[in-house]
Amino acid sequence: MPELPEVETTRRGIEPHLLGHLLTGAQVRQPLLRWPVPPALSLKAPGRRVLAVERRAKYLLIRLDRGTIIIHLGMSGSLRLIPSKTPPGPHEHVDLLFGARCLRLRDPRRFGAVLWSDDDPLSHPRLAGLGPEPLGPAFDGDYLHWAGKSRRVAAKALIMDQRVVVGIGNIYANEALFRAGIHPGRSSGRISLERYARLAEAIKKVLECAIQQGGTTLRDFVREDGRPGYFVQSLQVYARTGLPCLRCGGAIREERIGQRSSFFCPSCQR
DNA sequence: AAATTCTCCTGAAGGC
DNA sequence: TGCCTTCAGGAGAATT
Repeated sequence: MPELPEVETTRRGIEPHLLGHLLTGAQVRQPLLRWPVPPALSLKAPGRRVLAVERRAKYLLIRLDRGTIIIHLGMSGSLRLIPSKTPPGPHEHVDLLFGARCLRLRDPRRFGAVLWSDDDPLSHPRLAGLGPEPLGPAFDGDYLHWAGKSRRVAAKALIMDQRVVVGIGNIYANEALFRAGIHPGRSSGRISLERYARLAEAIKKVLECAIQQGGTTLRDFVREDGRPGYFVQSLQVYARTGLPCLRCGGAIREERIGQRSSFFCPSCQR
């Protein structure tokens, strides 16, 4: 599932191919994604040039000389760069054409989105109100401690709340909590500043490491050239139910916490 | 007000 | 073998 590392991997993959290029067309075969693809995409994007390819949270921002295309990969989305004449396969809903080259969105479960912003994309309703970037300077143990104090939500739910900090989904939440030695179900208000500092560091580490490996491919995610991400080999708890903890050898446990599958070592994580 | 539940969708996995 | 049911998951909306 695309989380921050997968989106950043995609951004880095497509940026050099799009920067400065003219968007020659936008074809929408299936507009019913998480939200309907706005007509503005097809009406306003063609004829514009790409000024920048950025990421905010799990959103990709393709900034044009007028307007910005906003793309979210949902949980099964991926973007490929292919020749424009390539016939579309199943679930390939949207094409952004750049002459002979095409940026194609495939999203079997259609939880993704393609949006349009006329002016500042960061003010778009979907992006306004997002928390700080976990790899940015505003995110540290002090901040997390502040955000979690006097709250009773599970630590895992706290760091997956995009209003608290962005980009962390189920996989990396599990991994970061393991690395920090914090039980995913622990109440947010009952974690010391010191442990929050460890957690913030663990989050940064695990995200940076995953970006270096090109993200995590479980099922659908591929990079712009079709290669998978290799961080799956570095997962220490996610989907390792019953397998030995890499730290103490005990069995990894799986429980549902906050409506999500959670994986943890009951002796290493408190 | 905060926390939980529901919702969208499809492919995979499990049951019989 | 194959059909039917169940479930995961990002994140906004609805509900408690």
